[in-house]
Amino acid sequence: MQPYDHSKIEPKWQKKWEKAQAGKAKTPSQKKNGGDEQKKFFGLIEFPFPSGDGLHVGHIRSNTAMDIIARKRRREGYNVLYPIGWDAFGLPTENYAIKTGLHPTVVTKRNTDNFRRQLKSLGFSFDWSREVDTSDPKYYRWTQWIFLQLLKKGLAYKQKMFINWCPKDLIGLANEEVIDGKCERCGTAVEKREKEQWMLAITKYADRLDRDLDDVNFLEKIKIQQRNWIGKSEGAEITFKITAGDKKSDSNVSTAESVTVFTTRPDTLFGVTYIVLAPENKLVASLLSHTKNADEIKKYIAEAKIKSEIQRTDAGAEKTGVELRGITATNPANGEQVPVWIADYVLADYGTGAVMAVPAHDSRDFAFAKKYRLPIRQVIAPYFENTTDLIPKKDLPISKRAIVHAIVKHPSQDKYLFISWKDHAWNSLITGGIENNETLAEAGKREILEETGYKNARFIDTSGSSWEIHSYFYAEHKNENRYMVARGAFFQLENEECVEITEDEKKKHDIVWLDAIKARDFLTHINQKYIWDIIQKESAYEGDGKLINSGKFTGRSSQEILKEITEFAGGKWVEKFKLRDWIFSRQRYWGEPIPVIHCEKCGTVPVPEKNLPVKLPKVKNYKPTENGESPLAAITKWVNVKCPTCRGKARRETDTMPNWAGSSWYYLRYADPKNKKAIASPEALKYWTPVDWYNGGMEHTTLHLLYSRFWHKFLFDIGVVPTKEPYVKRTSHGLILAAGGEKMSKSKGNVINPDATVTTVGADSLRLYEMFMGPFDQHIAWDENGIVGTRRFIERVWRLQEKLATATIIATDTTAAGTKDTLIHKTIKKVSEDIEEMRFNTAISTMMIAVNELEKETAVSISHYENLLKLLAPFAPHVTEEIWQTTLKHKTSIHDEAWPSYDPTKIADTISTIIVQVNGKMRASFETSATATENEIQEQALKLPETIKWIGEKPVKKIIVVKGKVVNIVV
RNA sequence: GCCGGGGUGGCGAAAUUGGCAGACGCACUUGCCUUAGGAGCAAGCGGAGUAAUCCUUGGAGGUUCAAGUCCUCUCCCCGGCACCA
Repeated sequence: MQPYDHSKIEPKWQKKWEKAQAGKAKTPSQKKNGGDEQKKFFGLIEFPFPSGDGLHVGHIRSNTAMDIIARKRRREGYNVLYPIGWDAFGLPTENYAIKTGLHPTVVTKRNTDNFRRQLKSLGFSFDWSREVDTSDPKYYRWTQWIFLQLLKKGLAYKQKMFINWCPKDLIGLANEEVIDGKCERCGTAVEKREKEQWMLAITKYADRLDRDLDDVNFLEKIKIQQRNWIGKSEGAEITFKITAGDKKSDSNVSTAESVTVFTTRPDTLFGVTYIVLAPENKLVASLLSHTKNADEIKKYIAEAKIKSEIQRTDAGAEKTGVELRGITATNPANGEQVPVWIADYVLADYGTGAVMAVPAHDSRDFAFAKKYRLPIRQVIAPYFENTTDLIPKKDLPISKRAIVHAIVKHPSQDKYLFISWKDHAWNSLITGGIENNETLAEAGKREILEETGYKNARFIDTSGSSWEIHSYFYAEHKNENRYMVARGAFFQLENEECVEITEDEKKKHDIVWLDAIKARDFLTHINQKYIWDIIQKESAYEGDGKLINSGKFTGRSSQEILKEITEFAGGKWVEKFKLRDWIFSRQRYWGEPIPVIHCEKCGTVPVPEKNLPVKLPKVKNYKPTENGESPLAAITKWVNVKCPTCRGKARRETDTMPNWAGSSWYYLRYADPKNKKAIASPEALKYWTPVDWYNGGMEHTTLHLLYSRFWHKFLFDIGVVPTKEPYVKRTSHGLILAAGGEKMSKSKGNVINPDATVTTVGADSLRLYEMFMGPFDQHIAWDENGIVGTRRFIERVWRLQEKLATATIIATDTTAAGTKDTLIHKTIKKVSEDIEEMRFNTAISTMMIAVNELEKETAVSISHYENLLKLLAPFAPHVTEEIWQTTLKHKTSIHDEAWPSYDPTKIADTISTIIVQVNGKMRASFETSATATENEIQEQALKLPETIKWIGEKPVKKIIVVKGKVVNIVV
């Protein structure tokens, strides 16, 4: 037998597979004449950006994962589409072109060639006949076409607005591309610049993008992150009429103006003490003439404009604002006149750009009101504050084992003690804490608590001295599903029962009985957060409760009257989203030209579809300009065109699309990549879409993944695609970090070059290692040493061939098969299941165990070995193929073999190992028939010498027998 | 602050969902084989202890015959969002 030599095996099979077009998906029509269409599987990975750095080991991780799934699906009889392409437009290529003077097309060609070579060296089963390239005019023709459709439907529009401007990259950024006020790519602080920009109205799809997440099989964390980003919230729009002081008569006159606010808490309407507008709110200009301090207001607005995005949005920064003196707003609920302010803590582009301020119940309003000494009026009372109607009755059987928690306040300092204890809690509390007039003595001395019968006492703060019981406590009934919370003082207890409280006492005591397990949350959240807050009276109460000081709504519950109070105030119930429209233009060269023409007479005219693509012209200088114009603007020959409508003088749009454009629909092109008449034929789209399984990075959740869902929905609406969602299932992989746990980056010099690894240990070992190194969805640091483990594993699989010694195979086959059948069938089951759950690491360890077991045999059954190879083939396609065809002399590829199935009867153990525990500790084990009854197991367990030893003289109280698993003897 | 995900040997990690904690792999130790070993084989490998035995899944408490797993509190790490009314 030859030693395992990956450098011969891998290129050999790669060539053969390429010749045979092994990964090529069958076109659906080929199968149609036979009757039913073959079931299909469309597996997708995020197509790479062909950077000059070459393939990253992270690409290999996600590509291998989907390669394994694709290979398994093929062998399960699916017609599989596992395509690859290039997300070729983008800044890095352009920057490289600027530096070197090479045309981006040349750079892209070179980089994609390198990527292609690298991907092929890893044996991925891509369908290479369907490569797409977003920078290819034949491709971006359709990107531009989609843009024109968006334009036609009014979803693409131009708007003058403040955009995020990166002064280093000289480019406008979408909100999604700004991280912590900095440019996503270069980390430079982003500035605001007013510019006319192309926008895409993704907000028109906000509701559907949110709602339809219900129908897709995305990882929950992906859904949550998208939902957070879309930021749907329901609330009320309420209009306040504006009244201005008459400058001549000093009396108030109503104006035609009014301000509409958005609030999720209309229940606090009676607590409004002022109104705040965003400085950018258009209403401010028209109100200015009514104000007495117009200059001051203008100054404030000017200052707010200058402030950077970071300063503006820093929640920790002190809030500032200016009152619009001379005008007031009328609260529609109670007719009250409240002052109107402008302040930059109110965002112009969320809700209505105006809020009603309720300082008692909103922490931001609270901070602002404190600073400017605006009134604070409480209108919500926590439920238990005024519930004297709920008091314990005499017959309530409070168990003496009730668990009691209490908050204890220091008499003079702002310090609190939290105690909890059980057993005689009520009695102890009264006698120990009150009747003896013990003030729980010195804080920090838990001995005292224990002496007086308090157990499990615990201090939150152990400094200070002389604590006393303040008031709040909570009791959990031991036997019944009842809980009690009390505030104010302690009520009297005799013989561990509640005694009715007198009317006088009622006023001192706020007690509520809760009949649900939620009482526990009540303690943890209300007791700790609320009580802490309220006792100190230093912040707003943002929870629910009963309304007070609220006219006819007083006494009602805050959650139940939201809509009622909205209606009462003449408001309407609406939905709002945090999502903003997508800033779609970039002032750079290397992107799709936006296909519109600006005519002096006709305005903005779309380029006729027959004239697509609008090709990128050749330029000498790709450099972006300081004035924020695209380098394309300098090419007068290209820019100056005739208007397609009136043939008059016109100019081309010189902005280009962001690189998210081409990637928003590339998966559709895979269905029919060469189509010249449409993005893809309806038949191809009907057969292949939606994508069945899409794996990618979490970092694309709010960018690429959301954008492409938006475009897909739009294409669905105009009848181009047959489904409303592009992806059935979305999973994500964890990043591969450098050895120290840092991100791999060229500047740090810690990038792993996969070429070197493929050369030294081979693609199969690298693939296996990347799948074995840890859970697929978790980030993991690269460990050079780890690869030797998977390399050794492959070598062990290789050496197992020796145990198939030709003459003995037949003779030993049946006997060998008998002993290892269970092992192999269990392995088949586990590996099959693990692949589906992307638990590749445990799938591999299962195969390792199988190999370890087979190595112990003197002769290995061929069928067992073949099954093992079949399971391993998707992970290590080269070595398994080599053994399969060369050693085992099969004429066809192992990758065309049916996926092995397991026999459930062979998995069932005939013998089970029973663990014997004494008092919950493992003391012995024995083997018995899997069908043994509980009595038999118990009998056998009690006979064991170890068991006898550990039971000793002690009487056996109880024996628990779990069939096939455990016996626990309680003594 | 809010929303996610984590915390288990020297390291990467397993744990059939409440039933032998540490599978599998790396590193390490000892031995065999070898001219040699960054090869292979055999044995060992959480901590303490000569041992019997005891301790051990970030920490504290609880439920249970039995807890890494369930409940409560708490600390730390990573990711996302963040003045969104």
